Amino acid sequence: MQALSAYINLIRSVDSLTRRLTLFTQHGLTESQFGVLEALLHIGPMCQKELATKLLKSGGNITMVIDNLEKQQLVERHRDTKDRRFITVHLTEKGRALISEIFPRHAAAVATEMGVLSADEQSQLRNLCRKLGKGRTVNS
Amino acid sequence: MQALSAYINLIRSVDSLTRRLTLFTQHGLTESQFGVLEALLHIGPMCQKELATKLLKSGGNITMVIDNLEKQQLVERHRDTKDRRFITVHLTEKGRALISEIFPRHAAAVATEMGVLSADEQSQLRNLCRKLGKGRTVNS
DNA sequence: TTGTGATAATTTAATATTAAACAATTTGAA
DNA sequence: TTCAAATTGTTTAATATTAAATTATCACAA
Repeated sequence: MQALSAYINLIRSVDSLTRRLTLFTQHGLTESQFGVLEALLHIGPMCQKELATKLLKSGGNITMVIDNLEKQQLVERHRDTKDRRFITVHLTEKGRALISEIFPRHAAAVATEMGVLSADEQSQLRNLCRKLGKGRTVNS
Repeated sequence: MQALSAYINLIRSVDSLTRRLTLFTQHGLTESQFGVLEALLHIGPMCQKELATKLLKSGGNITMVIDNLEKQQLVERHRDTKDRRFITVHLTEKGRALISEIFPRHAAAVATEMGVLSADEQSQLRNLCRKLGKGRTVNS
């Protein structure tokens, strides 16, 4: 079946890439921890709920990931003074230094991996994945 | 950066699809458990090492997944009599009945999801992902 | 003002996942 | 034959992940 074959290749390719793109593990970070640090670097301080939404993870999960980043002194929790339900997560100096150094090298590794495709092919892939990710709209 | 954009859309699309394709959860199966049952159905009984290789998981992980499938009486472990290091994992009647019923419906759901792409687009996607998964060959 | 419902974060229980250490078993070479 | 190396599966420790229950806080309507 054609659809199944395309699907399997899609899943496998992401598995393979993920297995090869593990620069952050050499710095003691997990994939989720890397994702949190990267979001904080590029978007700025944010509350845990927002992190969960951006990273497509559950709230309980984010609590644990932040716990572990806090243990390594890479982020800090700041209770919001206006609305005490919110906790804003900040990068520490150490955290900023680390992710600032790692991210560009990670991006370069991604570019290298994607380099087996031409610019045109990369653009095709992006558009196909975009369509696929969006899924069937309610009215269609 | 183009490569990064294509990469992000690739990862996100798989995340989205995975989040939507959760038929097996309604039957008390996790994704890994579903993967094991499907491999046993379509390839036949096999040892744990082989399952780990096929599913791209660690050996320790397979031990636990099989443990949980065994608790539900969906698979059985048979110690190989010739080489006692091997344990062959079999589907039980119950396991075979379950995966035989679920898999076709799962495949149909995959086909529906992939259906936002034309046959041509699906074929393109498969080829792009294949190239990407293979990665840069040693001599090139 | 009070209390009811909504929201943010945490905890809990279960499973997943890996790497590393370990046990059992086999194989092959000295 | 015997012992060292290789292989299979298990265990352990750490982190991840979710769903569901819980806690703390806030907003707003009566």
